[in-house]
Amino acid sequence: MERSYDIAKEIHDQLIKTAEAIPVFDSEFDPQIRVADERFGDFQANGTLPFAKKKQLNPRDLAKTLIDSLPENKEWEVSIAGPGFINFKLARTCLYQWLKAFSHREQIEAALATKEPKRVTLDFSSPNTAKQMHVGHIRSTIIGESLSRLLKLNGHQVTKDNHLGDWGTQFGILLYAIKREKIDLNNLGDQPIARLENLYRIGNQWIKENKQALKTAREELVKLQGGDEENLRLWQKIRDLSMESFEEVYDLLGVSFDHAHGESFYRDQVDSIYQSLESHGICQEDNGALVVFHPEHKRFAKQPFIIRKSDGASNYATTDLATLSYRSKEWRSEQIIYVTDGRQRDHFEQLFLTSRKWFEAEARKIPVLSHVWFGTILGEDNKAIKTRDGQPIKLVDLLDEAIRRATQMVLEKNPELSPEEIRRRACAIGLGAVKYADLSQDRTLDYVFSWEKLLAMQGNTAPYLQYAVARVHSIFRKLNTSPDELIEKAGLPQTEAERKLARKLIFFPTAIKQATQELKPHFLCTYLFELATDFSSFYNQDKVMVPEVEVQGIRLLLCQTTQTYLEIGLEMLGIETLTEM
RNA sequence: GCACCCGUAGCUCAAUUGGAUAGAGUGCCUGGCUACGGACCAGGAGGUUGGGGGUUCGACUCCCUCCGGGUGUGCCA
Repeated sequence: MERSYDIAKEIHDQLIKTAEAIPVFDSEFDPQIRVADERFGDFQANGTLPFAKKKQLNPRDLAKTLIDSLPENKEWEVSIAGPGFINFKLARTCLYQWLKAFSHREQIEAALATKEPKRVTLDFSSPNTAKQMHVGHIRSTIIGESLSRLLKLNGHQVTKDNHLGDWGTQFGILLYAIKREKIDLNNLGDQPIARLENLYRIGNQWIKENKQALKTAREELVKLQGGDEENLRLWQKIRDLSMESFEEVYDLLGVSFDHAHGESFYRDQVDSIYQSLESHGICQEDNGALVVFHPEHKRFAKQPFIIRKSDGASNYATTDLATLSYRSKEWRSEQIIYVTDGRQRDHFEQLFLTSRKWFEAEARKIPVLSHVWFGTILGEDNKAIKTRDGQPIKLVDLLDEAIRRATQMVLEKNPELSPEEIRRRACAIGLGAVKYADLSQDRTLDYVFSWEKLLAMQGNTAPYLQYAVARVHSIFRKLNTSPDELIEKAGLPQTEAERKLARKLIFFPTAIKQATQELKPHFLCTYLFELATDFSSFYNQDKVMVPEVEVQGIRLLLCQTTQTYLEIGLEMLGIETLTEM
């Protein structure tokens, strides 16, 4: 029989099939296969308990009936425990076959690729132009990139779109300040974005103090939105400068996009949005603004979704509607995922409600809409992060500091390396640490920014995982020959540590599935850390280079498979691996 | 006011969505390279899951209530 990649699913299917032939079971029965506590087995089926409850049956008897009907099987031992759990303990031969069948990348990729690929648009990072990226942007950028990799690994077609904030009210103020100060955008010095940020701050101060200044700034915005050539040219230059500064960060982080349309891309479509929504009676005038209410909703019956401000200008609700429509129409997106701060949850809930009504009215099929929100990075005062002078920590500064600290550690171990090699390793380690620190906790939780937390290199961290990978490479280097031939002669796993590691490896598909379904990379992090831990324990206990070919073979197979999974897993987190550290 | 999120070991976090005796890291204590690399490994101490009540075979998870922290709530994104 061919070894199935997802053993949990294999057990699930087997139980369903068996239950179908037993009269007391019906279609409501869900086996609920879960990874079992190590004390009880490898997988467990919890499903008989809730089913027995619903049918007023004895759960232990029900479980017994079910396992008595299971066909003869050499793959796993089955037993009943406690109130009616069914435990499955995999035979060593089963683990062995699985390892042999799924130790290489191509095998894994083929096994994970879905038969129903979807076109998914991933909207993430999305910084505002004319501003520097600060630590707050790290979450959307890193989570988004990780999700795109996970979705692709599962066989989906992903389009990554950096939805820049490049068309807001801020440009009126900025253009006003640029003109008043007679600034030459081609001559802003080596920190052009910092200059622009400063200009904006000054401009903002002026308009608060002076009514005439406020009026002029508004006029600049109207001129820009009206297509004024001079203002458009300045705006474009600001956008270009901003993109350059973003690219610097994205290069460091290994993040890329297919598009960076930004809000400005949709500026000519806002009128048709108003018309369409008005013609379908979805929106209404209220206090001079065009708004959408949702009477069926407890909160949004009263809290409006403003799609046109009372001064006639569009806002991000308008461009988000246009963007959604565009992605559905032009890219034929079947799902759109937005990765943003949790404070925007109301906005997206309203956007989704409005879009569903709109698409229904136009008889268009609406994509699946997912708001992947994350918690805020806080300062010591438990408020959204700010440094002492009121400016958030710049993202490049965080990344530079991470690289600096990693450089010290690399130098300590290998002072003789070339500067390029030190830099390469320090980037992988330092940036990996930062990414992992963020990705490894549930994204919905806020956390207090701390250098100590983000730059930790011991324990449950990226360097620990990278170290495990480097150790496997080290073993293979010592081997001095391709392991494949030796692996051919592998015997069954024998020792405690071998079995424990093999057992952990078979849970990889479960971890990937969970992280992808929930759009939560931390599930994968937890798994990878456990895998690396079991591997570390294994190579400390069981020497790989031993004369017995069967023993050496299985240990090499375990090393090879562990390496493959750690490398794929880290790649899904956007973290680089090294062959030596 | 209304709505939402959060509260788990000294600290930072998990807990397979209602499953078995709540697990890791860090810090603290003890031990381990003449070994394939010590960013490591083995072990120990550390808990009334904010408090109280309820639902049930079973609750960190669901419901009610109270306490504490945070966010959103009409013209920023």
